Amino acid sequence: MKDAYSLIVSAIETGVFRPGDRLVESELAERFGVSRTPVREALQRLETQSMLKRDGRSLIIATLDHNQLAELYTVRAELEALAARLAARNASPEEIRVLGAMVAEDQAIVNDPQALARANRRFHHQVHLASHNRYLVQQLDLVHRSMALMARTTLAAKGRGAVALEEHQALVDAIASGDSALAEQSLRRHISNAFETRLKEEARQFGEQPATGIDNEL
Amino acid sequence: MKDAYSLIVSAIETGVFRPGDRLVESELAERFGVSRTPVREALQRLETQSMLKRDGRSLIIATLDHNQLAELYTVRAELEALAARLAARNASPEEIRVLGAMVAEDQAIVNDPQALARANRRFHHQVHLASHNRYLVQQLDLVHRSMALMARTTLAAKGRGAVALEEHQALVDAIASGDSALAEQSLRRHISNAFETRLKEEARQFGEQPATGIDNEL
DNA sequence: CTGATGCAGTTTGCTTGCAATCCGGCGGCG
DNA sequence: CGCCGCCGGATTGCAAGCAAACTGCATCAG
Repeated sequence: MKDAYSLIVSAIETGVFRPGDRLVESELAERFGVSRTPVREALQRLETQSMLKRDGRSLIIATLDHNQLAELYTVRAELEALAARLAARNASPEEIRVLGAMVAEDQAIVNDPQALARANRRFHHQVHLASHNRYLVQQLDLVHRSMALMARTTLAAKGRGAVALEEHQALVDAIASGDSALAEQSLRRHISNAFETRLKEEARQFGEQPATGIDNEL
Repeated sequence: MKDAYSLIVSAIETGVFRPGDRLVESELAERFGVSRTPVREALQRLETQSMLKRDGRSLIIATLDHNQLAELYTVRAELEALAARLAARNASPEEIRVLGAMVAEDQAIVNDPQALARANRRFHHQVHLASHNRYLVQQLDLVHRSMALMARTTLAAKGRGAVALEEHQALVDAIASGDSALAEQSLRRHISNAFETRLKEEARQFGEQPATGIDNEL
């Protein structure tokens, strides 16, 4: 049995709880078979990571409107760019080989968006680690946790998976060559494309979603 | 009476608890006149902000060694630079006037390092807000909280206060003129000087500190 | 004399129960 | 007819107590 924190996080990540939902301590406690205290602690931790936000006295799952999305991508681009630059300078040969291997392996699952999304998270995390800056790793963790609030992965978009892997490969090559400017440029382009894809997906689905309860209140 | 969280934070910030100290729930509970539950919650929140870290089963106040210091300043420089750039683009005239006023007022306390340190934090926070990016504000909050673990402020160094205010003024001017490149450059120089000052102070005091219990174990 | 083992004290993690607060509906009054 | 205030349920915040885990010490066996 895992702890309340991980249980709640994965419930959010798998979409059991959705942005805007209200989380009631006693409900969660019963659902997970623990008492309210560990649930409370988990909720407060999630609140400080701003996956939850207060609504009056109770907690709801944070929602991302268009502006927040843009702000989040801005911060993410900057931090990831820094990570790429540092990784190009600091990554050890072993780390570089691991990154290369990850890209190669991911070719096999290029048509499974769910698996690819997980692999994608692992890949980026590995890049973060290669920066050898633990604060950067921590901050990027936070950013990615907020990104988990976005329902769909952009990797489900037609053709995006293959392109994303090419971009990953380019990044690994840049890191391997120790060219920090190229690594940064490569990563910025990757993030930028991801954002663009997300905006397109968002636009494509405009109006066709049934009540999600979060952004169609009129 | 404030809540346990703020009480603990200010105890750390004022140096009542020092890096490396072990925090025992029951002690804190008694000291603050509350039960262990709110203390626990506060401690866990501080842990997720990495002001505390686990040492075995219990929590100690996080320490910053030289490497961590460098890593922290690296991340900070990047995020603050982004904030400066965005502030130059997005700050409203009112916000700019407030920033100018803050610098002007701070001239009066240039010789009171404690007050100046507080004013400095307020000033930077105001710059962050002027970026109009709430994720950036949040991330920079985190960075500054980790910086609170450093005992002394660099503003106590001889002459640093006055120079720092000049740098603040330069930043405000750049933001006011809407020149994002200049604002970024100006802020990077400011951070860089602060870091340099800190390293000098650190070097100056090498060997003269009695057992702090954290970095002189032999 | 050294190392292992068990015991006691300390501290954390969790449960349970209680008090305070907030939200919604309902009735009274203007 | 509408607005205000009150009451009941629901939910959070806090407190106290209990069980389990770890630490350090002492004792005993080899």
